[in-house]
Amino acid sequence: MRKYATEITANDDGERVCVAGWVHEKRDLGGVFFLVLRDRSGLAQITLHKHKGEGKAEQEQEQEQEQEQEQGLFERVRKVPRESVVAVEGRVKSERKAPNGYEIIPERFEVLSEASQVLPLDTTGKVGAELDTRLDARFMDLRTERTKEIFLIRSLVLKAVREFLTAERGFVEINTPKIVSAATEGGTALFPISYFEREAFLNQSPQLYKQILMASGFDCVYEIAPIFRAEEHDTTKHLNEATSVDVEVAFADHEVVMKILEELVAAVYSEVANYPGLERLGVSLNVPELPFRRVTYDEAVELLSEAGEEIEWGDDLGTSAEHRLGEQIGELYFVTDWPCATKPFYAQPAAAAGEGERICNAFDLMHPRMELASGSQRVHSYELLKRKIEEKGLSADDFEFYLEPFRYGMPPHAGWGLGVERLLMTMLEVENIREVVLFPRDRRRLAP
RNA sequence: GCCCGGGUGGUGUAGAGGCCUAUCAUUGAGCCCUGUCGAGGCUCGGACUCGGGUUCAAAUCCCGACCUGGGCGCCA
Repeated sequence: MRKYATEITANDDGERVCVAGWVHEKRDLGGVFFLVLRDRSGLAQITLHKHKGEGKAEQEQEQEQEQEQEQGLFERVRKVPRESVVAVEGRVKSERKAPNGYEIIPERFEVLSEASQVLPLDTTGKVGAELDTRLDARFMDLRTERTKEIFLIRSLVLKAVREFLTAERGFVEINTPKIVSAATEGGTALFPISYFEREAFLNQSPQLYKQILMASGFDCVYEIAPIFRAEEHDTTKHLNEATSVDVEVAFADHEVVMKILEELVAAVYSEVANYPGLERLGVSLNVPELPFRRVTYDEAVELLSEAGEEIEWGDDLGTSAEHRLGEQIGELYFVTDWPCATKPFYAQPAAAAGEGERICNAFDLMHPRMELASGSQRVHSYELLKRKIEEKGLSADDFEFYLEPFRYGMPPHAGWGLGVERLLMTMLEVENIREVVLFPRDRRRLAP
């Protein structure tokens, strides 16, 4: 029965165990040889002793044979290339000098898959490698402790999101199409694809579909799925394929969904903060306090002006403005009450404004380093929505499939989209977004 | 898309006209060593992205291509 390295302890002294994994390191001291085996859980030391074969004449035949076998084992273990996959069966020996307080004295040693040499990168962390080299050999990069932990935490984050939304809040998890017809929210560039005799596109966000589902009576829906952007941006915080947590809630306004968002983020933070592997990344995580600070767009413009960064009212906040604000605020915060012009057609204009449609009920969730999420209360009036689509220079005809549900009973609703990679990278203090995606897709990279 | 950097053994680097049949570490092959945990010691192998040009002489300077790091724009 195979056991994981960390399942075995010094208390298992004398037990017969089987472990399997990769040859992490070898240390040859001549008479004694250590093989460090790595599996999903951690490391286990396999120890072999070389017997000085000065076969005494009196020694029994059997004993000599046994020794010969052991010598063969010693040589086979000594010769196995690093990062080969091996299975080891042997006896546990309690040993204070060994890393986990125990070592395994092998009786059977099987090479399941021999690794070629020289390795494309070092898995022990002695010699670093550039991100590009690591991504080219991602399979091996994932064997390093740091990279492995990042993706275990990514899995933990997704689990925490699902638990929060499904178990605690009763959300319905949905799946919407990633292959779509031309009509989208506009703005970003799309990837065209060939769809039989027609042209189609990869979806930039589930926005329109999750809104359509507001007409279903499901009330609260969410989707965790890839989004595609054909922008030729080439930065440490952009990808052409990213993962978004998208939420939409019926009978709710922007205030309601902002509360859900901040509570979700805090829940994810506390889940990750309790994860033991976090220490191995050298990150200490502070769970943010609720509620997050709210800064109106007007206040943000003023704060920026005080900091010497002049922003024209109505402009979006650029990268340097984002950084400047982040420095001043220093924690997670919302920017609210955005000018309508900076937001998509589906953002609900603020009702009480009395100045036409100047401000909308939209918000961005900001980390001091970058934007994490954006959302709004949505327009649910068919007439207004149609008008706003046209005002953005888009054709209402292209949006027929989207507009129809608004004519047959559409509740007021609100929602947001949260970038999973950005949440992760800011939480884990990772510099490059590519580090938190197994196989990132960017301007240049299409493989692996 | 714009603006700056950079491409040297498998990996990470030093070298900035001649000192370079190119430094160091790690890895690989081999040898010595009975308690390592970044083991240690010795021997050996392995590289200047490609194509043009300047020069007596180019890893080093110039041009182009390709690849790549960062900042900004756009965006989540």
